Amino acid sequence: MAQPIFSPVGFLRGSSFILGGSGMNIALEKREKLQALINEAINQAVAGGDLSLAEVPDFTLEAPKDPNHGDFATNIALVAAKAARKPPRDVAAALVKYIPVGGFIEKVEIAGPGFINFFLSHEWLADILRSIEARREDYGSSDYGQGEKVLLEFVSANPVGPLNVVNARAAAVGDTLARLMRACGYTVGTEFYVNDAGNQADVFANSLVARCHQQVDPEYPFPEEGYPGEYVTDLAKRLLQEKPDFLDWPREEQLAFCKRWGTDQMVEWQAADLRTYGVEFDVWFRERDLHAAGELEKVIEYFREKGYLYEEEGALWFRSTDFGDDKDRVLIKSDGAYTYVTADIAYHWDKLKRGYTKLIDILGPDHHGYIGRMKAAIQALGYGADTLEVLILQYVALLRDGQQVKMSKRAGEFITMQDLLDEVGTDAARYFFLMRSPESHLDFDLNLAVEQSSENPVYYVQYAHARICSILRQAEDMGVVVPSASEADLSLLTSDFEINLIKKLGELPEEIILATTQREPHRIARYALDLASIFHSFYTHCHVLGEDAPLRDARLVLVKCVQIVLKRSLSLLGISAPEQM
RNA sequence: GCGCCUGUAGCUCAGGGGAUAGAGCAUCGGACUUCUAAUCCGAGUGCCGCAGGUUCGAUUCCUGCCAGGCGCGCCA
Repeated sequence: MAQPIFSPVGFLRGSSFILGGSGMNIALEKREKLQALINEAINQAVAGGDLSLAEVPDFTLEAPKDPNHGDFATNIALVAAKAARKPPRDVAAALVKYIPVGGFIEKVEIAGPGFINFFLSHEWLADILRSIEARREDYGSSDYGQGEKVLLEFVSANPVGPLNVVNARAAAVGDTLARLMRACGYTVGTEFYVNDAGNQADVFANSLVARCHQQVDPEYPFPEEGYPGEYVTDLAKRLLQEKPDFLDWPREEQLAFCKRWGTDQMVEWQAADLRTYGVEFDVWFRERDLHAAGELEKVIEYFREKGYLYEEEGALWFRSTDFGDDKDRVLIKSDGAYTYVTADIAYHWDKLKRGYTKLIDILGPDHHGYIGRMKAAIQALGYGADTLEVLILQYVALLRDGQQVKMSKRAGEFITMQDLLDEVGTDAARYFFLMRSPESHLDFDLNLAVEQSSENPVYYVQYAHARICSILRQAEDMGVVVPSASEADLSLLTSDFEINLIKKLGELPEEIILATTQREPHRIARYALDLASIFHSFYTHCHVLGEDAPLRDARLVLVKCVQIVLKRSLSLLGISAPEQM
């Protein structure tokens, strides 16, 4: 008979990192132990002749939705039934026979079609609280990423105007993803790529020059495709104050100055807006620096050596179809100018040369055609296609009074990121952008976001935190000290309200890893909401202060842990955790 | 035509190869001499877009179709 092949379970395949020390990560640690017990049971069942199994199929071991189904459940018997030529429940019985009850396992059950449900002893709940107390604001962090160097590029709006609401969504998602990845032990760089060398920058410079002239000559022609926004005129006025003789300059100098100075002003403006939004970039990368350093030429040179280029109709083409793109791309136009693709290739090459092993670009929905060409370029540069990962966000529709807010650039009806923040505030804006999965279209209800009531999820979560702070303040006033987890008798926490709360606290580490690896920051928003909900329920039904000292102390420990975890969750989302509301 | 995203309760959305499909809002009814009622408790709601396929099992995976949104430049 073939030896059973042990198969680790679930998304954390072979994840021995979890056991990096005692109290590191309780829920995951318990699961690993259970997994080992199951594997051992399979071994013994096979050896004892209770089970005939050539190979162990992949199975799951997870916390069931329904608490009646225990703390963990596995489907091993269902998936192995066919190979074992036995009904699932019989397979389960053969395995359960070899699973020792005792220690942290209180009870093992066979249920439903053949699930094996594990009920853990109360001690493991206490372990969760002890773990939170030990790790404090670091609870939930891991070394899952093992120092892998990741570069996250997001927003990267053109430096020709204010940021819009999709930029705001990208900023929230990118920033939170960066926080999550850091929590998972990745080395993360965040970058905003500034397109300050392309056509749009020229058009912008033209617009700015025209507005300057219009200050003294209202008849001065404004470029047809120019940027009509009021901010360009404001900028022109400021420019004339700084450079009173500007209008006398040769036109070439005016344009060159406006392109540089004007885009610099826009970058500063965008950066300031993002800062109030809680988003700071490690690097603002200038496209013009690539041009100045001759990096685009180096791309051309390298591709030419490799034979990836050809000329047609006066333009220089990159044969990107050799690397899976759906059409070839022009790198140098027939007028001799580089396309944006060339600069983007140079930029991504630069990232790679800086030692990043994973490049993640978060882009708007209008850029999905970009994926194929950049993956082609990455491969042409000698890296694997998977080195680059592109996240495409979907559109944001703003709703006011149930109606979609119409936006038109031409008509000047345009809600900027800053307008949005002025209206709803940073916390609400970030939460609303982070509560949906990134690839979903998002309806942003402006009325709801400003509402300071129970209907607004962000206040709901923050209120839970504020309530805890209030309890702790009053405890302090009463001279009651929150004991350490080892001092309190945690076995007194026996109600469903308390147990549900502790179990939820135990889920954070796994949620962080899932949110990170799946690139789904909205999982944390949901987690925070769930935790707050369970806490509010606990709060209503279980008093803390005023109970007998032993129970009061145990609950103080619990409440303190909830505070830590709520604050951590909010902080990952970039949302404040107020102590009073 | 090709590509991307979406289709789950009246609305906005989670979830997801398995054990009765979830939450908030809206609707209705309860709970403040007690740590903040921005809270809690209770009540109803579903051909999980349609049709095939894979599977012991599909709302989940695959294919096709339908519907909505968006993209397919020598613009960025």
